[in-house]
Amino acid sequence: MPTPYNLDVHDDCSECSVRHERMFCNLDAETLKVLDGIKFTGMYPKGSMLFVEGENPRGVFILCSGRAKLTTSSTEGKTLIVKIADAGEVLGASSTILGRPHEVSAETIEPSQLNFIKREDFLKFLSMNVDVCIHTAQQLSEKYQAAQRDLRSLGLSQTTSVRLARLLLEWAASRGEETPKGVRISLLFTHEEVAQMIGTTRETITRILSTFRKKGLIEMKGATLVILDKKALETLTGICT
Amino acid sequence: MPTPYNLDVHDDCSECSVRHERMFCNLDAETLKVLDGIKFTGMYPKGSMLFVEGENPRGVFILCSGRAKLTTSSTEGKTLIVKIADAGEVLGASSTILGRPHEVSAETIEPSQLNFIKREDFLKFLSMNVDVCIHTAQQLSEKYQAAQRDLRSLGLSQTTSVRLARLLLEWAASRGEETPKGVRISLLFTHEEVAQMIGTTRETITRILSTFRKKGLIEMKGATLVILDKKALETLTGICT
DNA sequence: TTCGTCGTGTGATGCGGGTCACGACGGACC
DNA sequence: GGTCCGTCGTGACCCGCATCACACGACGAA
Repeated sequence: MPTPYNLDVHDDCSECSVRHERMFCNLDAETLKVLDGIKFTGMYPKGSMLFVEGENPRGVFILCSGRAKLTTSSTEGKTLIVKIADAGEVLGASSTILGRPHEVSAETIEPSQLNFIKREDFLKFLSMNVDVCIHTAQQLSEKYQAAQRDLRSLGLSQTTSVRLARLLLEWAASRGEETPKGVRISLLFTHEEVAQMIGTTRETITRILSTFRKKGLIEMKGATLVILDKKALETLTGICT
Repeated sequence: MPTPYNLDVHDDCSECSVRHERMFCNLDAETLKVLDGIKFTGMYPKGSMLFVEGENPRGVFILCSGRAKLTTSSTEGKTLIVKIADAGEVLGASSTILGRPHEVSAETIEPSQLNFIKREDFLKFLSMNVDVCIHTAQQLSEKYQAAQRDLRSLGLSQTTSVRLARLLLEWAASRGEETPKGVRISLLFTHEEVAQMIGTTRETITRILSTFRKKGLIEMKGATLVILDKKALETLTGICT
C-alpha cells in the first residue's frame, strides 16, 4: 500500500519485522506495549531537521527506517559529519539522559520513519525497566566506541589519503557488494559530504580519488565505485586496529 | 595513617566521603553493600596499565582517587591521549558492556585507588538494579558527549593554535585559580603529552606557547601558566559552542 | 533552446606544521 | 664536582593540503 513517501509505516512495534536485529527495540511483548503507548510515530521527508546543535533536548528519536546524518558546525560555516545513523539507532539519547544541549544536529538524508519519545516518558521508561536501560547503555557504548574510533582516525592518521582509504574500506565492509573485479560500493554522497566526514575539503577528495584511480586501486563510474586493490588500500591505512 | 602511596584507602564505599559528588557511586546503602561485595579494591602506583587497546575486557575499573589517561596508538608509535579521567569515573564500561575489545588503553598518571569489578559481576549488577544501570548510562552519555566535543575540535578547527587555546581555556575552567593578573593553572603535563592530547607534535606546542607569550596572552613560570588575556584566547577559538 | 544550478575535475599559490637536527637547562645519581 | 637523561627552545627545510579560480558536463526550469 502506497504511503506518502512510498514506505511501509509500522504503527505497531510488535509487528516490526526487523525489530530483532535492533539493539534498542528488541524488547519483550509487554515492554513493547508500553513503548507503543508513549511513542509518536511519524514519517519524515529527506532533509528534516530532527534537532539542532545547542538546542535543549525534547526527547529521543528512534530511527525505524531510513538514514540520518549527525553533524556539527563551526562558526565559519564549516561542517563535520560525525556519523551516518542507520535504521535501529536511537538519536539524541545522551543529551536527553543528561538534560544537556545537543552536541550535534540530526537531519534525515532519506525519507525516514521515526518514533519520537518525550523526555519525561523516556526517562520514566528507562527507570521502569532494566532491560530498556541495558539496551540504552549498549547503544551508548556503541556510539562511544564509534566516536573513539573516529577520534583515533582523525587524530593519528597523518595524511588525508589514509582517512579516505579507511572510509572506503569501512563502506566496503558494511554495504559493499562482492564482484569478480573487487568490492563494489555505491557512492551515496557527494564529494563535498565525503569531505565533511573526514574533515577536509571537496577538492582534496576529488584529487585523492583521482590518484587512487591512477594507481589502479579503484575504478569509478558515475555513483558506483569498485575497489580493485583492497590489499593496497589496507596497507595504506597502516592495517592494524 | 600512612599507606604505601601516602593516600587514604577507602575499603568501604559507604564511608567514602566524596561518593555523593560522583555519578556512578552515588547509590543507596543497600546497593552499595552489593557493590562492596563484588569489588576488588587496590592501590596502583603511577604508570600502571589498567587495560590495553585491543585486549578483551576483563571488567570495569572505578577510579576512586587519582587520575588516569586513556590513550590510543598508531602502528608507527604515535599516541593520542583521548581523555584524562578524574576520580569518580568508570573506566572500560563500554567495552565491558558490549564484550568487545578495548578501543583505548588506560594508565594511571598518579598513584590511584581503583575498584575493579569482574565483567560477569558488573553485568549482573547492572541487570539487578535500575539505578546502577541509569548511572552507567549517564556516565556513558557524558563520555560520548565529551568524545563528540573532541571530534568537533579535531575535525573543525583549522589551526593547531586554536586547539591549544581551547585546551588551555578548558583547563582554566575546570581547575584554574583566579588571580588578579588572570587565571592561573599548573601545567601538569609535558609538552609532549599536551601535543598528544590535541594530535600534534612537541615542537609545535613549544612554538605556539612561545607565540602566545610574545603576544601577551599568557605568562609562564616553570610549571605554572597564567592566562593574561582570556578574551583574546576565546576570540581565537571562535567563541561559540 | 537558453539559462541557472550543482557536482565534478584541475591548475597555481601560499602557509601551517611535521620532521630533523642541535643546543641549553635542570634534576638525579655517583 | 661530573655524567647522564628528560624536557624545553629554536632554526631550516619541505611537503600536504587549504584556498582561490575557472572550466566542463548534467540536469531542470523557464
